[in-house]
Amino acid sequence: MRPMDALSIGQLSARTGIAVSAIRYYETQGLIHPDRNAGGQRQFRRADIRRLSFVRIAQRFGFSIDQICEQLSTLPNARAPNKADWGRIAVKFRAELDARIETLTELRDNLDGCIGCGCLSLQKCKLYNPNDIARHKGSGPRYLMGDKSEYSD
Amino acid sequence: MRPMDALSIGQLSARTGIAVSAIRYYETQGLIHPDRNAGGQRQFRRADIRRLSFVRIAQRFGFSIDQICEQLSTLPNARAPNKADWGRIAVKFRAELDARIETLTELRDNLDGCIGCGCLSLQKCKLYNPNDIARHKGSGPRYLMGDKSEYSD
DNA sequence: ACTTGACCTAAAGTTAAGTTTAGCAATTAC
DNA sequence: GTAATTGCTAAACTTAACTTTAGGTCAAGT
Repeated sequence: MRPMDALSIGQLSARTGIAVSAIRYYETQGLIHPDRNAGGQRQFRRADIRRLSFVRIAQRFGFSIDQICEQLSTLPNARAPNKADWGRIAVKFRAELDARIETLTELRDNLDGCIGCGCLSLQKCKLYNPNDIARHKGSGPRYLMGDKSEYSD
Repeated sequence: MRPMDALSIGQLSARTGIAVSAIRYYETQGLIHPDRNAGGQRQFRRADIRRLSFVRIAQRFGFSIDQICEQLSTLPNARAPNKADWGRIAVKFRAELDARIETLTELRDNLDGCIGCGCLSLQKCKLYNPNDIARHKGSGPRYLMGDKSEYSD
């Protein structure tokens, strides 16, 4: 009695390679909103394959579920998202990525002059600045200071 | 009765900006190995300031405590690490970083041709390959596949 | 009709990296 | 010398992103 074009959770799992338990979890987090059939089982739509693929890719890039959820919430609910819808998301996505890459590169370059030289005197080093490379919250102020002396410690 | 040049945990915390509880935790993880005084209180050495600074910087770069521990284990225990010791670590460190930046950049470039075009057909897309951007374990095989059709989902 | 396999929910467990709490002991300050 | 501070340990709690378990229900094949 499954409408054509609908997928069970097992089928979706097989198509995406994402565990059934993870898919259920994603629903609790609001990443997907499957319908239910008469018996209460989840009915996914083909568009959900794309949605889940996006989730996994975004995770690889280091985004949290909350952040991904925010992005996905800009997709239309009524109709299946089209090329333009996904394109809009990709723009924001790319900007975030660019920023991350830049931060990382900057840090790496500083590294050469800081740890690289063996000084690690973080007071005068640019590395001391905790510019949040996706740090999780709940951890108070994480500032860094080195020692005053040049190499006595 | 504290030997000159020794630091209490509170002093180390003040110098590094790292919470006392975190410093104790780091000891349980083997990142630092303080001595104890007659009363059983921890006695740190000035070199530990540098050690902890390194830990925090490495964390900003996305390394786990275990990975950092591995790096630090190459430092000498007997004498205080010198410039050459830290320099050796910095070399490995930089290599890791370069690799990370490259992966990220590659992914970003693929993004333009994949999500950017709206297709997200991960089967033919290079983005599907989970080249581990520092994924944590304990999560089974995380592979990605998209749909067969071009844009029906 | 009946059995097997896929699904369901709720709750508990897992890992990383710490923080918080509780109940004491050692130091430091006055 | 005594009070206030700082430190100690052990154990429980926290968040993210899931997985595992327990105990039932639904659907599909024969």
